[in-house]
Amino acid sequence: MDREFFNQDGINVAKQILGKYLIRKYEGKTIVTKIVETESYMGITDKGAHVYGDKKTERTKPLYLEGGHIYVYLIYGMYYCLNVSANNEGIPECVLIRAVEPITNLDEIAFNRFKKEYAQLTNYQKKNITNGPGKLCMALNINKTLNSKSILGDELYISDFYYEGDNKIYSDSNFEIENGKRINIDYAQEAKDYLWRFFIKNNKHVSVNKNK
DNA sequence: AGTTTGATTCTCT
DNA sequence: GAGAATCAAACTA
Repeated sequence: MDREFFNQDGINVAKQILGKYLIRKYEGKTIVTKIVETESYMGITDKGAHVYGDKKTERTKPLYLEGGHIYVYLIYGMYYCLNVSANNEGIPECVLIRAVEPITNLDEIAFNRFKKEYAQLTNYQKKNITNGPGKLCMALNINKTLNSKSILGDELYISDFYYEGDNKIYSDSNFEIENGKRINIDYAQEAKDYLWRFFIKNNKHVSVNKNK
């Protein structure tokens, strides 16, 4: 995906990165996953957003950058959440990536999550390996060192394709998008009912399978 | 300087 | 389905 793609508004970006590959490279390792669930946070008028009321603080600075910047924050003292800024500079919209599906290097993902090889995981662990915003950050070794960096770089990026050896494998868009209310923003008054969560219908790796 | 609060996950029950 | 874990940042003053 290019800069222009992320300069769209947050709802379009959230829908359009579904089915695309989220690719992480570090220490010579490469992990490919597919994005299956996202949420839009629509800037200073969105009561669910960190920047509601134009709250530009040290934490939220990356959101004010041009679309395509990484915003990583710590939640509940323990878990990281990954966002990508959307829209133009000064318009702090973003997309929270809530769940991905593992595609390659399952052993590395399994080790990051459970300190075991993939084949040794229980079915329960396999099912719950990347189906949540904190889980996928653990799985992909995502932390605050990536904060405010570009999602167009080579450490963490989103693409239409990946290489498996010499094979160039393209994402397919043969799926239906479901939407629903965003998760765990009960404090957001009327904004908690906005249908700004998007996910691939019937995908096994979506975090919450309801759409009310 | 002290208090409150989570865009969550895991472990029970 | 409920409760605990755990802390940076925001908020109160």
